[in-house]
Amino acid sequence: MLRFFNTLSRQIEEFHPLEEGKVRMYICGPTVWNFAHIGNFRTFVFGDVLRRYLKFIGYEVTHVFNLTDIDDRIINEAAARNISIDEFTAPYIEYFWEDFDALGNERPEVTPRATHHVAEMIEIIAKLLENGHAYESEGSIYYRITAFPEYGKLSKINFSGNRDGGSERIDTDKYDKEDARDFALWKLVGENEEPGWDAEFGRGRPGWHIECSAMSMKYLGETFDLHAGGMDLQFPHHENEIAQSEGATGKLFSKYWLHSEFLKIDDVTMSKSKGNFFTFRDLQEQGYSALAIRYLLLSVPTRKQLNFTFEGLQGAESTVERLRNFRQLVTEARAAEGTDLQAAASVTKALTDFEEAMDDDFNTAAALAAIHDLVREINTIMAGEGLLSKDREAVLDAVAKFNSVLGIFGEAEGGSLDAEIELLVEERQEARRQRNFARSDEIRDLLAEKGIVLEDTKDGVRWKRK
RNA sequence: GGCGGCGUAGCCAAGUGGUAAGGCAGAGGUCUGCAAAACCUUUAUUCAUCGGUUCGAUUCCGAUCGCCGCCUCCA
Repeated sequence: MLRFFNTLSRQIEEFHPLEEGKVRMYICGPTVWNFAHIGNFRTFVFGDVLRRYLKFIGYEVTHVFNLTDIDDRIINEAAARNISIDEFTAPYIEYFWEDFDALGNERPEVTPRATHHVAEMIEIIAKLLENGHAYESEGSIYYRITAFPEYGKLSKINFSGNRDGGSERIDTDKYDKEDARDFALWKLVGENEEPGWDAEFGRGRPGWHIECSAMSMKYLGETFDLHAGGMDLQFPHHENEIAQSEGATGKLFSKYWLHSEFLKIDDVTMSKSKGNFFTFRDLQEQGYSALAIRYLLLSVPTRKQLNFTFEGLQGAESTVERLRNFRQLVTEARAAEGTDLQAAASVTKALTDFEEAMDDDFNTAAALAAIHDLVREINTIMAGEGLLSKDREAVLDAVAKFNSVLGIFGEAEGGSLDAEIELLVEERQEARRQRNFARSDEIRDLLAEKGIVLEDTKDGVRWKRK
């Protein structure tokens, strides 16, 4: 069990055992003002699945998810409109959570706002100044990378090989920094400049990375278990978080790191700067379901770039429909008493394979294959001998377990039949008995217009909403 | 320039030193008044190319070609 935690840690050499029974995890979300695109959400969906899986295998999970609101554009725009940062960001945050929820994610336990944790950031910066990991220059505070020899251990960046002048950020002429790699912890702002925060080392605004150190350690402790985010955050964001946090505490920061790979569209990475991105709502407007989108995002393990295609999304739509049909068929199956060796073995194998796949570096592709195997085998049994009652319960229980982790079956059908629809279905059946096919086809078309699909099976008529 | 990833059927892809999971699409079938829906079956002598190691490589090593990413705001 939990083999995947070994490989989660492969970016950091040592293996750190988890504390018995508890996982504390932190995920860096987007800046609230940015509209997260569908590739962004892959990270969050995987975070959700990781969290659900850990709960599934018995861990108690505390998940902190940061939607950052410290960004010069936000700060300045709110100031320009003369409203508070909270007022300015509220609609963006609401918009984000709507998408987050619609994709079937469970809300994290803690969703802090960076602007409410400036005091904690100041505290860390003060510690870093005190122990020599930070220094003041022209009123701003910088991290002293030479004081943290392990800098680069996460991303394995070899700074000696960096292209000369390749980065604005490490332009030594621009600021009076001791080392080109040093980064800002606290940026000086003038007395009259709004907004700003007062600290013993001067009025300013926090640097780009300190908020995650402050909030993760506040809610999860100085050492916690898992830190995740998009691949692009590995360097410099997460590298700097390690430097700040471990520099301040002298303790290991996060035991494990998980970085989600990006999406590709036509073999080009989806990104805002390239402009080749879709938002969740774009896809919904084109008629794709949240369930299919979730399925597609999960269908390739998080460490590998997924090539996004509409053919693939359409395929996910069909697949998800098949899964839903399966659950419905099993639910409605008229099962005789008893159990069948083969059916029982299929269920056991599916559960075992599923868990093994998830344990093995979070292999969702293999986990899905385990589910598909079960679906096929049980469908075959239902089409033949019939499913027995005890097996039926076991299958439904397994489906509920898979769904509790992956959330790809959606909500179970309510079964509350619309009276009008039921009457029409009954009328059509009567017409068919009388071989009045003109009338029966008319009713079929009428129902189709209402989004009701009829299935004539040898056991009678089933109907479902499209 | 430094560091890293990928190249498996029409598409999305898993995977292993011993001979290729799964899904979609396609084809065939069951069912049906017809149809739809649903379900079943089926689909790679082969894993970019060329060498090497091995009894045996898609899997290890080397080279070549192609693609992607990080090093700069993006998840």
